[in-house]
Amino acid sequence: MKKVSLKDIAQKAGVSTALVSYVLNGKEKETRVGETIARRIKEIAKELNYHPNHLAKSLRSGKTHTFGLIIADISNPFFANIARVVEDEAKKNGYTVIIGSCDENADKSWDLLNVLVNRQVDGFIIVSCENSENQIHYLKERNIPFVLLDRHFPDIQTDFVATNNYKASYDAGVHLIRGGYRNIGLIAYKSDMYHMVERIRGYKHALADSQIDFHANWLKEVKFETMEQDVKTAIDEIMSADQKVEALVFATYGLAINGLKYINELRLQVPSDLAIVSFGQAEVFDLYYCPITYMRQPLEMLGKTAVEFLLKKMKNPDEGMKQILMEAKLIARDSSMAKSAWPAG
Amino acid sequence: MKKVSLKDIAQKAGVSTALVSYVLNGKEKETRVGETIARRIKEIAKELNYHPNHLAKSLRSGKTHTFGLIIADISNPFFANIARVVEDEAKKNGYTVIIGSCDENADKSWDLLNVLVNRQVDGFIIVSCENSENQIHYLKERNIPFVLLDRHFPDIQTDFVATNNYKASYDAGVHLIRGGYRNIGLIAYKSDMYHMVERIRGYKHALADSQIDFHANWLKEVKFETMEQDVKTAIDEIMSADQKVEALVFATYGLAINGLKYINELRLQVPSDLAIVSFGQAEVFDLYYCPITYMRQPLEMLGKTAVEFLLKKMKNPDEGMKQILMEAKLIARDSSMAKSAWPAG
DNA sequence: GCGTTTTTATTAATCGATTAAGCATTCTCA
DNA sequence: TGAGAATGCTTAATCGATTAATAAAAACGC
Repeated sequence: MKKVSLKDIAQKAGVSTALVSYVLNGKEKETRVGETIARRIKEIAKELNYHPNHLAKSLRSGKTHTFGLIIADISNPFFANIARVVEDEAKKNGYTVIIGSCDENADKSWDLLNVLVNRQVDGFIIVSCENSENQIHYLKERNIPFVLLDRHFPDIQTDFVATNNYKASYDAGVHLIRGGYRNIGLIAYKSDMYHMVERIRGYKHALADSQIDFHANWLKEVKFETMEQDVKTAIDEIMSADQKVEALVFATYGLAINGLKYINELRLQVPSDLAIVSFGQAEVFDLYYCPITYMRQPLEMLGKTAVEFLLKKMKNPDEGMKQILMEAKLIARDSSMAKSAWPAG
Repeated sequence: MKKVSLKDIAQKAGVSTALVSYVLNGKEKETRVGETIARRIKEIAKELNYHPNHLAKSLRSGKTHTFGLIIADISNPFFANIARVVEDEAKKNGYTVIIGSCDENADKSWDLLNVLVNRQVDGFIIVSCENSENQIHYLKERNIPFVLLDRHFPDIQTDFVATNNYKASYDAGVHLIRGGYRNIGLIAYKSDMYHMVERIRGYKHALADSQIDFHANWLKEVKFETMEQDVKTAIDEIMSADQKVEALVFATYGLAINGLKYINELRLQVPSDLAIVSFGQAEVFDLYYCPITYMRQPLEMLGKTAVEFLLKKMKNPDEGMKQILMEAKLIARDSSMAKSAWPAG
């Protein structure tokens, strides 16, 4: 009933634990273990259903073959899916992932980081939240390998894997403009995070490049914590402004969900009353009565590459920084249909 | 840069590691450590930013303060949310959770179980998949504490926390019948799992209790692996049968998503062409043009109770089995609107 | 002052596995 | 035949923390 250890096998075979360890680790050749006894040891191991104690292994080797994945918001299906990709990819490489969500809260993120560091994880993949720069510096100081995913800090030299948010947002804007929309709004988070800044910048540039004057009240920045109410207010304002908006970009999945709910409440028709393009991705976008155009981020590639970078970093910490920006792809659906294609009515 | 251990502190303080251990574990009183040196040790610990090595602690104590959560399908938001609840609740109790998804595959589930057992997790919360009874027996034999969540095996004596699926399904049926629907279909998984069997049983009883003759082609059992295609076929058949169906119950979230997509393709109007009630819960149900009626399971309570049971089990393995069935609540929306309330047209 | 507590701190075994170093044998070949 | 090589296995230190057993020093009693 109690656990079987090397010692138990050694005892039963009448040899030292060293021999058992050598054999079970496939080092019989290098360490010249007798063939007969090697076979016997393997037999006994199987017979006793031996499984090595990873704690002991890890303590000795300093490697846990585990890494931490700290995610800004696991209730966002985009991140949930990324988590899945990361987990699968890690498993393929013999690693276990411990996932934690900090819910966009830097303090929670600190706690998670500490718990995981104390559990001796070998490295981190992190989707950073606002005001968590200190945590990145901490990891750098302690020489703990990590890769930033989806969000990064331009002022800190780190490995990262992210989307080209400027480009994605620019493309979203251009797409709507080409569809004949000119008064275009953007609902984003109020945040200093670079990815959000870039999404706003891309949107503005798209307008500017088409000689559309940007109106300050087309851009609404809402707080994550009070998103539900703020989004309603934002839409109210945006729809009643002097330069009433005819198309709207949601900068994240969460904003889109809340926005679409309210748009339904208001009985606004998409796209005739309001065209929509959103970031994020989820089944909701397919199932909405008017399927939602969205920027598809290369989820699979993002996750896989992050794991790849991390594994490389752990193997060779002194190699140069690996940084990559991937392109998002606009998936055009009815919610942003060109005005010219609108059904009569 | 390298990690700070008890020994480092001991050296700096000029004492043995034992003293340091006592002090940092708050056992200064019982072990009568001198006040002066105790204070000094704490100072040095803080100064060196000491954090204990949990591997070493665990190896010694045999407790990792970690448990495994094996989930049948993490891409199902119902389970994703449960995972979140479990994680939060565990954290409150000082436990870390390692989550794994087996994607309804018993082999994968075995792998996960083994990985986690070898990592010496203290216990398991498991959403079982089909044909994984042997795994449950294995845990029982090895005396590893566990609690089954959401799904259980009536033939195996275990702790479990689940929903009363019979009742939920019965209620769904009755709700539709009261709304004036009589030809009612059910799309479920082809599975021997008890929760699915119960959902089918409840549905049939609801019909029977209202003197509605059950037609075999109202019930479609599809395979998880080929769900997308199977659901389409099922809906085609169900809508063209002799006794064409006018209302449909989806036994899971995944089935609902696929079903609704196809219903959109077919341009069927909900609820006039087809009324809907679904299990599972997600934002999609709110955002659908005709909000979907669903059975709300007590997600929060399920997760919390599972953790509670597990902690109790770990503390006191010999206490009796804890088993609980919780009630789901029908959330009525437009998708199952009573026929009498249909807008004219 | 000498034996007895009380107080305070140390020693060393332990958890389970790894691995460098060392000790016997047996083998090889000049 | 005997020095050196090859073979086969054991010893013991190590990872970092815990803790029972024990020792040393100080305080106390008479």
